[in-house]
Amino acid sequence: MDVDTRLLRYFAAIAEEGNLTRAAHRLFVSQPSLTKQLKHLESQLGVRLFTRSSTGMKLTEAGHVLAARVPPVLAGWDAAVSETRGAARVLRVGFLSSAANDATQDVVAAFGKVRPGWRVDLRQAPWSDPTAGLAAAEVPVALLRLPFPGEETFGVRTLFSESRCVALPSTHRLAGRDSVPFREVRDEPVIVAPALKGAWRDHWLAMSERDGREVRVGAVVERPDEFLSAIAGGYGIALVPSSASHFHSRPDVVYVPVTGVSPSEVAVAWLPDAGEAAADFVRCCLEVTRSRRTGCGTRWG
Amino acid sequence: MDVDTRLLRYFAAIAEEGNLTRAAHRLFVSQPSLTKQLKHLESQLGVRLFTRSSTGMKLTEAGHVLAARVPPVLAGWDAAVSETRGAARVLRVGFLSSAANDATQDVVAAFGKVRPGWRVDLRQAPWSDPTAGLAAAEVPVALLRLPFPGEETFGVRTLFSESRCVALPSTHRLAGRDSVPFREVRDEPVIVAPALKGAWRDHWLAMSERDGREVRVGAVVERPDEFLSAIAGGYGIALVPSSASHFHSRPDVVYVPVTGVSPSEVAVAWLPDAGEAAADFVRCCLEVTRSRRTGCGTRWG
DNA sequence: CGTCTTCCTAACCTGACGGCATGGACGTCG
DNA sequence: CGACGTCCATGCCGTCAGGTTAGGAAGACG
Repeated sequence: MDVDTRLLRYFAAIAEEGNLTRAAHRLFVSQPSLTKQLKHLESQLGVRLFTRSSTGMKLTEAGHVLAARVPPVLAGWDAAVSETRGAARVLRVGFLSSAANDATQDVVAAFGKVRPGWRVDLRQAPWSDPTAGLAAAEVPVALLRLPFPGEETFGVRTLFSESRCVALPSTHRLAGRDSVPFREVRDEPVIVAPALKGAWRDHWLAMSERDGREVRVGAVVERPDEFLSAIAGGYGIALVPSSASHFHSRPDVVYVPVTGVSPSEVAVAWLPDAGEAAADFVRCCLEVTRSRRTGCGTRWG
Repeated sequence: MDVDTRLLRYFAAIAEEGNLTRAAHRLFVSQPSLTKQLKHLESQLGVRLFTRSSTGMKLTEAGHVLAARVPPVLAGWDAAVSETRGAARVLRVGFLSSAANDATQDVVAAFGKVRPGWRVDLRQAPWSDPTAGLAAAEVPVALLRLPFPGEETFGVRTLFSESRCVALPSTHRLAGRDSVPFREVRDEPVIVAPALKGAWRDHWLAMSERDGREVRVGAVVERPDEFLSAIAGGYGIALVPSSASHFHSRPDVVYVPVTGVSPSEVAVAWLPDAGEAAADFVRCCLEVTRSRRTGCGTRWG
């Protein structure tokens, strides 16, 4: 019988949580989707795995059997993937476009010295995935920004902090300022990405600085160019890392440093069972950024 | 990293065959589909698994590693499924509508005596699947007709043979006959199902009796009612098991016994690792049919 | 040098999956 | 005892992945 291994991870999560809603939240999917997936699994097996009630889900006898057998299967598969990648001497590294920069090549070079013969396969993650492929285990290690959903389940090391700016249309009343306190812009509509959820959303909308005020959404965008156009068009503003002013400069968009919001952190994160090569890569990240910080004073971003 | 286990079986088949086309044939999918799936797997892994050439596919080093790890993973999953179903004391049995009949309930009753507390979950297979769910391992055991695709890879026991008829519109020139030699109808257009392929196709079109003559397809139908309408409408004729005359009788369709074609066999088939309960079911099938044949003379179908 | 084999690509279609909005059952609390 | 909260199920819809057929390039072979 064939199933997607994702479905097995869903089942394992539901079994652990004993609660569909909670499991859905943990897996970053909607609860109806989990309901459907689980029914699908049960129907394929022809076996009821949980008894449902308004107080939660409880494993049936057969469910217990499956719950005991699934984790080793998943572990076996994950190990197979990791060994295969190791045999190819390829380290795949996910990154958010906003988290990689000119230091990245130094990290790759350092890794090349530690692991001669290996190739680093840098994969830019789509905007919609703040985990840069880590959550789906498409990559064993990634360069990304904190906070991100599922942060607790991975190894994480912060590389450096970076202040934040507000992106404004060049015609905006605050466009000429050297710096702006966040409260002066917190009532403006904001541009958001569809995937902005949970702690990730709270961070980039600076929810903690809004005193519970409603967020007005000016536009929802999928890609960076849409994002910039939305800003330029006056549909709203957005918080971005300072380095965005380098990588996304446009005449009709200005970036003004913002005070009163926490800085954004760039980090390297890895899967629990990422393997030795990934650990080496993490070490290289830490060494390169330390020498940059303490050395010639060059700043990332 | 998440994949459908079907993809792993595809990979294993390609690795064994060393040839996409042959593997596609064995898996009953088209070769382009395999190409795409394999590329998908490689891209998810970020690793090239085969070197391609016009002479076939050859595993890379990394491919060998994966090929060694995948079978245990699949075996683990299959065992988990089988144990889970066993724990639920449910035996799921697939059947073709044309292969089950009034003896089936006797088999189920006999099984109930051998395995008290167990439930038999009879699942009618869609017309498009001559393996009745066996090939996809949706069921561990099935009642079906020989030949069927992939027959060699399963356990098979023939239960009984049944002569074949030709289904004709009641207005057909041969509709009144008591019996018809196959060569008298072999030039008529035939009604076929989309899934008619390979040996299954050869059997139901009686290819071996056509002396290499082209088959004219009168219509392609998805479901039994369409099939009957196509016959009644004069779009073509078709070979069917004699028992169809009971289960699909219609005033505008007649069934005439055909000579010169091999009989159709009803069989029980099971997965190699189907388990004890399935083995018991097979035994019950054999006992019930033997007693029916040698006993009171009642005929199946 | 044609022919066959083998794999890749393109275009199209269908079915499955995920999300949102909503409904129904059950337990809890004022 | 009624209102509310929690939890799971269902219906609808848009998107995407997987399948199929058709067509093409590259190498092996007689």
